[in-house]
Amino acid sequence: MSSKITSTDEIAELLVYLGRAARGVDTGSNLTSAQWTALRFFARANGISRTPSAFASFHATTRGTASQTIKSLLAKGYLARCDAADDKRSVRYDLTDAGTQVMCGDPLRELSDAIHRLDAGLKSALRLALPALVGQLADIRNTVAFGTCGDCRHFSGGGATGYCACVAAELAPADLGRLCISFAAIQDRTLVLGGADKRKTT
Amino acid sequence: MSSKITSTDEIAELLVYLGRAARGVDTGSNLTSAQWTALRFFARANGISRTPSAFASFHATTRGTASQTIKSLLAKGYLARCDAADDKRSVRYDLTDAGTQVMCGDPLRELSDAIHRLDAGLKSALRLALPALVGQLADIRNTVAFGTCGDCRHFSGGGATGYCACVAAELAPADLGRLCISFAAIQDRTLVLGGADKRKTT
DNA sequence: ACATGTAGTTTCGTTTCGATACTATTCGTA
DNA sequence: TACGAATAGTATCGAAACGAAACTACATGT
Repeated sequence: MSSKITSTDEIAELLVYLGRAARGVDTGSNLTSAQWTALRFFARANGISRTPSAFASFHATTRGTASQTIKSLLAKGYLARCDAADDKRSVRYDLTDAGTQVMCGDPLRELSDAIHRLDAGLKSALRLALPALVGQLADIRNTVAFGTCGDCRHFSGGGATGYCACVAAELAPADLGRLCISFAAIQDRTLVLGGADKRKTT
Repeated sequence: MSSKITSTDEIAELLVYLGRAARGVDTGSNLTSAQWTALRFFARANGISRTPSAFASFHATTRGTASQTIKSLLAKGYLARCDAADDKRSVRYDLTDAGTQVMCGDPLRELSDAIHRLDAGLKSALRLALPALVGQLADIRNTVAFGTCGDCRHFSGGGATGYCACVAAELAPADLGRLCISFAAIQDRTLVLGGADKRKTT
């Protein structure tokens, strides 16, 4: 066999490395890595996605584990149960005020700062490449992907608001950046930068 | 406070999501996620970096935990102890033939495949942006970064081989893609599309 | 030469996690 | 309509991962 290390493999490794390094250091809030991920998810997911099952799918774990993590956040008073669906099996969890408060200390802030310091071209390239990658991975695995409404195939409209073909409703500006469980990736994106239009054909 | 979700935050979340999703499913090899990360590290790190301490630093964990993970891989016969340094405290671990063999079933292959399917422009953008991001993050935290010799500030030379100012030696072509604990990131990279990757020369 | 620092390992208690089983509700279909 | 299958949520249990601390051996530096 060949032990050749390709450029593709290097990228994959860097992604794993960054994902792990991004956990950062919790300064005082006393939340574990899994709890931060859950709190972040419920802070950023839209209404129909703030359920234990959706979080389990997002976090690539089982519903049982997801339920446990949520329970611990309930006990800390950062999440609140909020039954408000037609499906009586389903439960929705929302952030409490305390939960919103504690999100200010999100250790992921360090990674955000690092991204912020990047050259603008690199940053917008990431903004295109990562959602596309999520879509490709979901495609290979035949699973659902996660992404924000603004990146979704169901979305149309260019201004501050837009239309979601999935929920069949106009989206508020705030929802454009929210995670949705019904997300469908746009597969054929190419890198197009600002003015200079260097488009890859093929 | 503001709960505004910026584009930067979205990128950070996608990185965490991909890092977690990349673990994939282990098909038969019976290695845990931590064990795969360790085996991958020792497969891809250069000679001076294949130590427990270097792996602990890479994996953002303690030396104790790293030692445990390595021990489990020793027991499975995938790593071999290989004392061959001037520093008698230091220990080097190399992959055995069985270890090299089992790497063929690396669950990270799925993510590599997904990257491979990306538009070429997006892919080369990732190839530039991710090392730069690793450098920025290490800079913010005042810690050492990890990267491959080909991306390193100590590296010079353009052809198939090159010179490493850190080890003060010529590098074999195979080493260009290897992880090094003495890695120093190039901070001021910008995105240049078109031909081959362009390197900023200070 | 002696204090200080580093590399590696072990032990211990806590936390995380996946597998499994269980209840309640919804869906599909005959 | 009735009933089996699927789905949402939860609880329990054992295995693994993890961090903290303590310890040995070696290196460094003043």
